[in-house]
Parts: sequence; C-alpha cells; structure tokens
Amino acid sequence: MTDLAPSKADQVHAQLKEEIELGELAPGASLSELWLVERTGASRTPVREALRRLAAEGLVDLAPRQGARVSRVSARSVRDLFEFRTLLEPAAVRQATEAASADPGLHREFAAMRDAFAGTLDQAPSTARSRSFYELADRFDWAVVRATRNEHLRRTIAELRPHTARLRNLSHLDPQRVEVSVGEHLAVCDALLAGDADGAAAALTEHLRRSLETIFRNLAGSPGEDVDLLG
Amino acid sequence: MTDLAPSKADQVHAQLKEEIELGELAPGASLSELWLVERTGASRTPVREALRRLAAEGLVDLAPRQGARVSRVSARSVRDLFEFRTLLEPAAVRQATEAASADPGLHREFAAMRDAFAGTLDQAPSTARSRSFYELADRFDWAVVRATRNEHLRRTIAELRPHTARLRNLSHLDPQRVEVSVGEHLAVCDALLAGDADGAAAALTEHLRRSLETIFRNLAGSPGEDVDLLG
DNA sequence: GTATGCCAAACTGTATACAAGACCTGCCGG
DNA sequence: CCGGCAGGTCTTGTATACAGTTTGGCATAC
Repeated sequence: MTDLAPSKADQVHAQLKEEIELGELAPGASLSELWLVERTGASRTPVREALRRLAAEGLVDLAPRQGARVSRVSARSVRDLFEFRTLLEPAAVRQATEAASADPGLHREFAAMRDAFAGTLDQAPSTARSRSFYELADRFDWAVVRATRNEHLRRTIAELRPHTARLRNLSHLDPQRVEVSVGEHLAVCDALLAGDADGAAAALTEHLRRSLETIFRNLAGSPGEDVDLLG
Repeated sequence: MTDLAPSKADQVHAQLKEEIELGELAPGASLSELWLVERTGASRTPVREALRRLAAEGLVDLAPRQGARVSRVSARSVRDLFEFRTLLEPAAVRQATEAASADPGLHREFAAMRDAFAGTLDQAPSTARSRSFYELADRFDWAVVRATRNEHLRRTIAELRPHTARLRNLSHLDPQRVEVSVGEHLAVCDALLAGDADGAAAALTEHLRRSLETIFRNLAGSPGEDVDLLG
C-alpha cells in the first residue's frame, strides 16, 4: 500500500474545502473556473473535478452554464443539518459503543479522550482553551465516525462534518458554551466507555439539541424563518 | 424556468446509472474511459464527470490510476444498505405523514396510491402484476422522498434508491413476496393517510425488515459473511 | 518448469484548444 | 427618461493532445 501522491484534483478539492470551512470563501461567493485556475495553479480539468465533488458534498451550488457559488447558509439549512445529524449520530455512537466494548485498543483510545476532555476543565477560560477543546471535540467525532461499522452511515456523517465546521467558524465562538459542551462530551464518553449504547446516544442527542440552540441564539435567527444568514 | 437541455455528462451519467441498476453492467465490470467514449459517443471529459458522479453515489469504485469498476455487492453491503434505510426511511415517512396531513392535494395523491395498491391484489399473480407492483412501489417511495421536508434526508434517501433497485434486479423476483409486500405497503399508506406518523414509520420498518429477509433467502447468503455475491 | 526482469501497449491524469450559451454594456427607439 | 435590442466579452461545456504510470506479456536465466 504505497501512498500515492494526491492528484491535483485532490489538492484543489482539499484547499477549497478548507477555505469554505474556515469561512475564507464566504457563502454565495462566486467560484469561476478561470479564477480558481489562477489561484491554484492547476488547469481547468482538475478544478472542474474539485468543484463537482464539492457540489456533491453540498458545499457548492452548481448552476448549469452559470458556474459555481459557495453554498449559502440559511436558518432552514442549519435546522435541516442538525435534524439530520440528530438522526444519524446517535446511531453511530451506538455502533461505536459496541465497537469499543469489543476492541480494548479502541476502548483505551476513547478513555484517553475522556481524560483529555476532563483536563480541559482545569484550564482557565480563554480562546486558546476554546480552540484546543474544539480540536479535541473534532478528534472525538472523528473517532466515532471511524468506529462506525455501517459504511453508508460512516460516509454520510463524514460528509456532514465540513458543514458543521463551517457553521462553527462562521458564527462566533461562545466561551460560555465551551464549559457546558465539555460536560456533554464527558457524558457521551462515560456512557460509551461503560458500554451503555442507549445512554451514549441519548447524551449525544442532548448535546446536539443544545448546540443548535446556542447557534440560533448567537445568530439571532429563529428556526422557522428561511432567510439567508451570514453573507 | 425553461428546462435546459441535459448536458452530455448528464446523459452519460443517466445511461450508466440505468445500466448498473438493471444489472446490464454487472458488479465488478471494468469501465474504461475509452470504452465508454466509444459506447456513448461523448468525449472523455463528460465520461469522466459521469464516472466521478457515480463514484460519489457509490455505484462505481474508483481506484486512482486504475480506472473505474461497477461497485460490487457483498452480503455486508446489503446489510449496511438496509440498516441505513431502516434508519432514514421511517423518519422520512414521518415527515411525509405530516406533510400529507397539512396538504390536501398531497393527501389525495397518497390516497390514489393506496387504492392502486389495493387494486393490485385483485389481479392474478403473474410477472406482469409483479412488474406493475414494483413500478407502483417505486412511485410511492418517490412520493415519500418528495414529501420529505429535510433536504439532507431527501438527498440521501434518493441516493440509496439506485442501490435498492439494482439489488432487486440482480436477485430473482419472488412472486410470493409480492402478495405480502402489497399488504405492507397498504399498512404504511393507511397509517400515513390517517395521520399516524409513528404507525407509518413502524409499518415501514417492518416492511424493510421483511424485504431484507427475503433478499437474503433468495441470495442464499447469510447476513454475517462478507463474500462477494452476484458476479 | 518456474521465476524474474524488461519492453510495449493501454490507460488515467492533466493541459489546452474550440464551440456555444449567458451576461453586461451601450445604443437606439419610443 | 425609460425600455428593449444588439454586439461583444466572458464563462462554461466539450473535444482532443500530451505525459506519466500501471499492467500484461514475452523472453531469458536459473
């Protein structure tokens, strides 16, 4: 299994995905192929492939003969995203719980993360702590995804991650929220490590519910309306 | 909103998707770009785009520098597919139930389908009846997808449909199963029309459970093993 | 007879040229 | 002054040429 060098299409795709996640490419921004060719140094063929892939992932809207734009974020899209995650991720964490019960190595990995989360609480509130927490939370989410047995479930959740990340980067980080969120992650970890699949799923559901609540409070939008946000 | 002429990439994509669904392109079949160029009359660029799209949908496997193959069907992939559908489709039918309760036109549409299912029972068992039933079941599934509010849920289920269709076309139709399946669809319809979201979801879950059972009986494989089936 | 190394053919990844449609600007008519 | 039309420019969709890599076969050595 020699690691192939990533193709230019891969590179352009990864670069654009990151820039969209970080909000450097704002929702609604126009992505002309020629402009991307200049920016990335690749030719139109890999650029096109990257754009098509991003469109399949929902990060880019593609209008025939009109080109690509960074997909917009509406209150409705946020609600849809979290509703969908609430459907999928508890199921994934159930599978991860079973996997961790059967695989001691995996169990240790999750135990280490639980301790890392607990360690976060000892630090004084700061943007540095916020960032290290979100990094840790990302690693935890990723570990859950990897431990998910079902291929469709795994792929679908993985595809949602950039959307969630973008939302977090577009909205303001809420230092208050970190404190609570750590606790919620600890609850999920504890249930997972105890082999309590239902408990882990329930804790994760609760975490998602509160995250959505916080996001809407910060965006000052209400879940019902369908106006464009952030752009 | 004038309907744009579909691009060549669209055409190639649709054609290949259909051939894979119908089993005319067997699992594992090699799809060289040049061969597809000859077959479809398009040039490599649209062919490549179609292949990439099919890969994103999971219908073809794409190995770097080695080309595309029609994705294989394993006992495990079948189990994963149905497990995932069991997670998603009950949620979708819940949303469809709510939508039908709120929209009289939609309610009438589903009522017409219920009657059509009931009418199927009057016909004598035959391959013609089987086909008309599956066609009807497809239209019903599609109507549920369209009535699904959540965009992610709708797109994801829509992407699974070709996989299910392929499975049905690769395995033998079971005339016995039609009789029972009609009843299961009727149960879903009745609950949906009565506004009983939980009932509709439960009936659909049961339908999926039995469908999977039948498929595994027909394929003579067991859900646990992970050997390649059908080609 | 088997294994190994090399060569050639084929294929994918990439770049670029060509064609056709969409958008914008500026002019003309009302 | 405003609206519609025409030309030009820019963009995307498509075709094709070019380069690097993989694969399969054949010959040769053991």
